[in-house]
Amino acid sequence: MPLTVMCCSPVTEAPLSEADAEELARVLAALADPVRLRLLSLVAAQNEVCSCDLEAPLGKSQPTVSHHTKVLSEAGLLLGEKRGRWMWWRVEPNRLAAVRTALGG
Amino acid sequence: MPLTVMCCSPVTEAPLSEADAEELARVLAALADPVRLRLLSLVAAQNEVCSCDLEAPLGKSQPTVSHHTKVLSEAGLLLGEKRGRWMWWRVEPNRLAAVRTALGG
DNA sequence: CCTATAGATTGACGATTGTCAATGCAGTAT
DNA sequence: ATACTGCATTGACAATCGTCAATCTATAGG
Repeated sequence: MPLTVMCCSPVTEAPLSEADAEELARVLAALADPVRLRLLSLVAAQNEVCSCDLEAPLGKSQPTVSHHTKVLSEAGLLLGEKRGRWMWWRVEPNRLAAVRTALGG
Repeated sequence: MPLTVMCCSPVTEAPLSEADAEELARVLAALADPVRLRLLSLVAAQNEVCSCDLEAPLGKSQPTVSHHTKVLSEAGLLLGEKRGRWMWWRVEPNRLAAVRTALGG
């Protein structure tokens, strides 16, 4: 699901429709949490990160980390791949670029 | 209060500190609401907008509009000026640009 | 099989959020 | 002064959110 907001015109140029505003707000809400921002930056710094390597630097419990990775991946910002017992995460770079564009690129 | 996040390195390049993540999350939280996104785009579309001209297009009550303008201005995204009985709003364009940069410009 | 492990899910809790009715307050006009 | 107007503030409510303990699922190794 691409950001339809970005295909048209950014926030600064024309009034947003209710639907576009809802859509953009959903992605921004996924980003608007300090733990998720740090999680995202941790994954971006390395190329791929296993869930098990996120608990310590984030200082959060395993269910909490799992919750946040789910929110980010449902927002299209993170891509997960299960290999064996481990879950590997990497960022979806286009998604963040789309948010920047929608914000007035 | 400038975004210290943006002075250093965007989310995609290095792990965020807890303080930077908190700060960026606060601005993003102000943006992560459909009504506020539409409010912001309405103000951006015209140069200046009076509070009284926001209730109808947003379909929200006067206290609700007042609440949202407060949130946006406290986040540094909107600038308010009282002239007579009317409150005039305009966007602080640098702030949105800072958010874009912090998001991986 | 059985045990161990990485991660997801559930349920519960307090905290925060968006909304509006009611009220308060400052500025205008009569 | 009195009445009106535009906006802010308060208080209340339901809804959502972040967090963790407990539990469940799936995979790996004996």
